[in-house]
Amino acid sequence: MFSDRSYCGELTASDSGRDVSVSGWVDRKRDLGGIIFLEIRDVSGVIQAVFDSSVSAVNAETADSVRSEYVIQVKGRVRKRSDDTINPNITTGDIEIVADSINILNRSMVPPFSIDSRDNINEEVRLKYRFLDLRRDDMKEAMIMRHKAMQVTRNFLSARRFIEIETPILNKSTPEGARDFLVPSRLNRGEFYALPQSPQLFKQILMVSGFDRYFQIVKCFRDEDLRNDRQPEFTQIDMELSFITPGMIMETIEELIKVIVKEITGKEIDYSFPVITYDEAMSKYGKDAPDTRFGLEIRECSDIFANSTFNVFSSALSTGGVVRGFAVEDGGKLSRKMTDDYSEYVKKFGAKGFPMVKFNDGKFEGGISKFITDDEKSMVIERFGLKNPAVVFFSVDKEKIVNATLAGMRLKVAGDLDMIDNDKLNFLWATDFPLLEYHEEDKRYYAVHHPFTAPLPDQAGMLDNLTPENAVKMKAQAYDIVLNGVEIGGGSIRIADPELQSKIFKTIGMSDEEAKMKFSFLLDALQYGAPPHGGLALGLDRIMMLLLKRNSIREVIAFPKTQKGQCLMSDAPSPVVDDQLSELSIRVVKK
RNA sequence: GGGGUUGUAGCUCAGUUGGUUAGAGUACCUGCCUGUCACGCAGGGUGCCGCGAGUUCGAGUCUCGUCAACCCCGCCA
Repeated sequence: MFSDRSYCGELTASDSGRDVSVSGWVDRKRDLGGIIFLEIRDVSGVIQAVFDSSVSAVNAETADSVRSEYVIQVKGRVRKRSDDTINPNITTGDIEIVADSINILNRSMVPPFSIDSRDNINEEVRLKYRFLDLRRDDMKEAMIMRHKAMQVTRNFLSARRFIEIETPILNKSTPEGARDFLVPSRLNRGEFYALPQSPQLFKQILMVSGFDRYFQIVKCFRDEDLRNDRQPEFTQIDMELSFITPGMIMETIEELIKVIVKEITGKEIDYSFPVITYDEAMSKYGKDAPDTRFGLEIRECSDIFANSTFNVFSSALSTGGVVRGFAVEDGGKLSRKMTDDYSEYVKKFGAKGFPMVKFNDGKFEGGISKFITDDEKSMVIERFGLKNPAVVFFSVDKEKIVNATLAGMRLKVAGDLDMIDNDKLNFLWATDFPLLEYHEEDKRYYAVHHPFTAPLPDQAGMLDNLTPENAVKMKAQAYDIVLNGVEIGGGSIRIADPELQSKIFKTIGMSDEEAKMKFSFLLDALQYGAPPHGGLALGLDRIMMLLLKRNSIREVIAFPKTQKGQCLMSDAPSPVVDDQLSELSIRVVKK
């Protein structure tokens, strides 16, 4: 019955004269009385079928009875349309099917929203009726493009001797990094699996096993709060390689990325990705994943205002804070209201305010200009290279807050002034991340990336006389890949030396016993001939979101969760019956 | 845990200073229509104004609480 099915969107003028059969959904009905047009939609597109009541009253009557989203099968002959009836808006607009028969395969309730992508539908409704939402062109495109990205990735990596190997979803919980999703074990009561935050340990084991190039397109799980680019389950293109340098990995990834970009957008990336160190990224952009599509680079100003009498500056500087800022040649577009709003807006970054001065004709005016001495003014002019009318924004606080504020405000101001070119794809590598981070609260070090990351080769010795002060100087062989200010992947060279590995564990306050309990299998493996190795993982969802210019990761995921982690379609998560709980020896404590 | 935005017809949204019967477009239903293509024309039904309190003679509108979706901080590579 369906073996001779043609795809609606794939019929062309060259099929005219052919008898075809199409099956799909009623996209639109135009009933003119004696003649009825149905647009039939399937995954490939739409095509118009014509029913003439003077040819077949029965068929016309059936066509008249169908409604939106009914599933029908239409057989008929493809015909070129006459010139005056061609519809240039659809790809099959130069042809139509002259129907011989119509068969209603299934009815549909009136859909809660139009399948037409022109309408902006409330996301809540879309998520509840995701099966209908996925019929819309935008979602269909996202799913097909996502498939293509995965396909070229598999082809690319397979051609380079990577082997795709699956790793366990039911895993051992390791409470480092993100919060784990736990899965109770029925066979081992009171014990739990964890869903993998990433296949990190297993892919390293695979290197020891001799699969010198591994990859996997794999779901990862992190029980943390959601954002527009963060879902509790997400997909990584995960890779690990043996006998490798960071440069070799970066080269391979760059090539892969270019293939994906070409496949999805048709664009050639004709530059090699700039490499920027972590320190440079932080000082110029205030974050490790900078958006370089616009300027507004940050400049250090603490030295300029070292002797400032302006209380806001002097008190912050005397208590270990910093003064930094950026200048924007705004062409007078920044209104008083906007800058006023900014000083409120920065509070979400923990800043107390957002001091500014206007620069015009070589002079400062407005804002805090009266607190700035002439000497300071000339230094500011030089530091920011001021020539044209501009506004200089400052942030004054502890370094962390200053960075967050300026990073956030760069983006805000650039957005408000329409300075961001949406067609740009600015990739870059961030390297030389700090290996460790000292937390004052609990007086211990934490691994910035993860504890298996190797330090720079010549820095391993620093572990022996580490202090909270010099710890920041110790860099990791870690690298992040960034697109338009969004981290889309990251990786590192791993520690292959069991001695160095246990030294790192000790440094982050993990005893031998504790390390053994958590990672014994990795530590064991390292002692049986571990090759030097390293790898990287790319966030597929984020890459798709950016390349398809969607404003949320949910737009490229078939069945995403809401910000509270719920699936509005299936209603997960949900309570379970007591029998299930008792089988697992679990009791729910009511809060 | 915290800050913000939004919530009115199936959908998208308007609703003035608190004022009597809550509106538009679209969808839906009925009829007419033989070249439409977001077909057209005529007619019709459509509301827990998110939910709960409060203020008031009177609340879609004001106040408080609450729920949900989204954005952000914290959290998270």
